[in-house]
Amino acid sequence: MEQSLKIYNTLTRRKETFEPINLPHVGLYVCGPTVYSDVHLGNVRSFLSFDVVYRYLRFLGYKVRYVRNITDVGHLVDDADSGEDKIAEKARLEALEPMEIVQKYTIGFHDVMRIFNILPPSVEPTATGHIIEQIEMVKKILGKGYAYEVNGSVYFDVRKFNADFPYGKLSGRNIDELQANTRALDGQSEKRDALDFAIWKKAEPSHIMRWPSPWGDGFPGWHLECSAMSTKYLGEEFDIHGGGMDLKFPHHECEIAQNVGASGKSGPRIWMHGNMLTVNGRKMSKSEGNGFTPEELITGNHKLLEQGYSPMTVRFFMLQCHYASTLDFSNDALRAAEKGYARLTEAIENLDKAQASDTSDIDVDKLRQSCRAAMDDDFNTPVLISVLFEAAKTANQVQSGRRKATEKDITALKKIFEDYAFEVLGFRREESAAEGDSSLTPGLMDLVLNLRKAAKLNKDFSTADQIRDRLNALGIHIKDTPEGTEYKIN
RNA sequence: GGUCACGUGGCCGAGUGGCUAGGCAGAGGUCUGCAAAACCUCGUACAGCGGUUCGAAUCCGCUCGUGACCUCCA
Repeated sequence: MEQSLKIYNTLTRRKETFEPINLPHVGLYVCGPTVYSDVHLGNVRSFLSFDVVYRYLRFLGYKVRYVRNITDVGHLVDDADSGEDKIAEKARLEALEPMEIVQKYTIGFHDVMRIFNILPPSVEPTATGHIIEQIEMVKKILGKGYAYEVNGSVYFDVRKFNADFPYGKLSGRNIDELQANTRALDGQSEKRDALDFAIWKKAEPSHIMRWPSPWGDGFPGWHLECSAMSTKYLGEEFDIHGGGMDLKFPHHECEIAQNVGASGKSGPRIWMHGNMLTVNGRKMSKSEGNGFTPEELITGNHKLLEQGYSPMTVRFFMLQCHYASTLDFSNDALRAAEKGYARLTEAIENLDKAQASDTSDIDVDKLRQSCRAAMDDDFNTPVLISVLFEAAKTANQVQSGRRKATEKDITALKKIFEDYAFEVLGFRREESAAEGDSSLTPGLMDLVLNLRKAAKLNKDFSTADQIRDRLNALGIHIKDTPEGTEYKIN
């Protein structure tokens, strides 16, 4: 398989030609959600970005094992000494078992993924399901001397590690700068050094989520699960690790340290970081409280939203921006995306009505190559979309008879949309209200449109226009074409 | 304060040394009873100031502005 896929590697800060370690297999790990609250749109963007990565790798013919974890042990709320984690806290607030919280939000997360047509990963491991693997990893790191135990907790020894391997490579930091900028922790830390981080944490008696370990009852540290689970399912060395930009430091940096500390191997060759979704220029985040849930976006039921937008409109909107750039959320941009997406899908539908000719004056191969080139260039979805618009224009020209295409070319053009719009970009034909709503609809529409046709033949245009306007008000748009009147129900 | 990004036409957003992405909005036109849709034509934009170069939105420097990370976060 000869490929020319280039991926921007955050670790080397360069675009690199993608060469899988074990052709035709590709290992892809992406940091998943922490399931203690509803996912918001910013989270969706990240998973969407890697959904397209996954889809394209598969499209290229790779056998991809895509691992995306569920973090169901909450990260600590305050600092390492508080002993309270978010899932435990939420459980207390809602008077539920921690696993009830986890269950509830995991289901919610999966629903959201489905709504946006984000494919499920090949493996979706949970942190609580891999306590043993995490304990084993802690043991290994201890065995190598890169961690120490204090009072039932185990901390990663960053300075010791840094003496042997560079710490901070991914995020471009060096530990002296970090040291200088570490704020003073409240209370006395057990850590020997402020830079150290917990890989196993002792559970206070009140802590609900706890497991026995060689160091007493406790729970795994913040960053350990990804190291343990990526190693388990993808090996000590694998191809790609993805996640949001905000995880680069400290989370991913710690992951690398843990991997190297345990096995001597650093894990992924390529790090990919998706950028943030912003609202009025500010990062959408849980703590800022400026997030939208997918429901709010779809229904438009939010004070910052002027209307609702369909999931595929949102998908299109997000993919019109490169994954590594910040994307600012605005009503104007969403509305523009809605129209653009409608134009694209209509062109695709219109292609079914195109008449084939004996000759062709369209260049389908070139379009296809442009699609490929766009995606090969670090998954450049905005450029791919621009090519799809060219293809849409071509389709419309053929459909309207302005340009000619053979049956073969029409089929090839359809295939481009099939492959790139649906398979790679993951758009999904949205079920129109026409189907399923009522089996009476076609008959009724036939009746109404025939009445209008009769009115038109009688030059009774006011009646004809009234019918059109009234239908419009009901959300039914009609369009007179040489072949007759078409209708579309929103 | 440290580290790192970014600043593109009315809006969103690609590009990153010469070959003027794309979408939305806007103007004119073709078609149509009128619309709608589609198609055709139209915008010479790259924060500011210097520098390098035959040539810079693209490289370098400075200034201004915005943001992210440094603490849980996709």
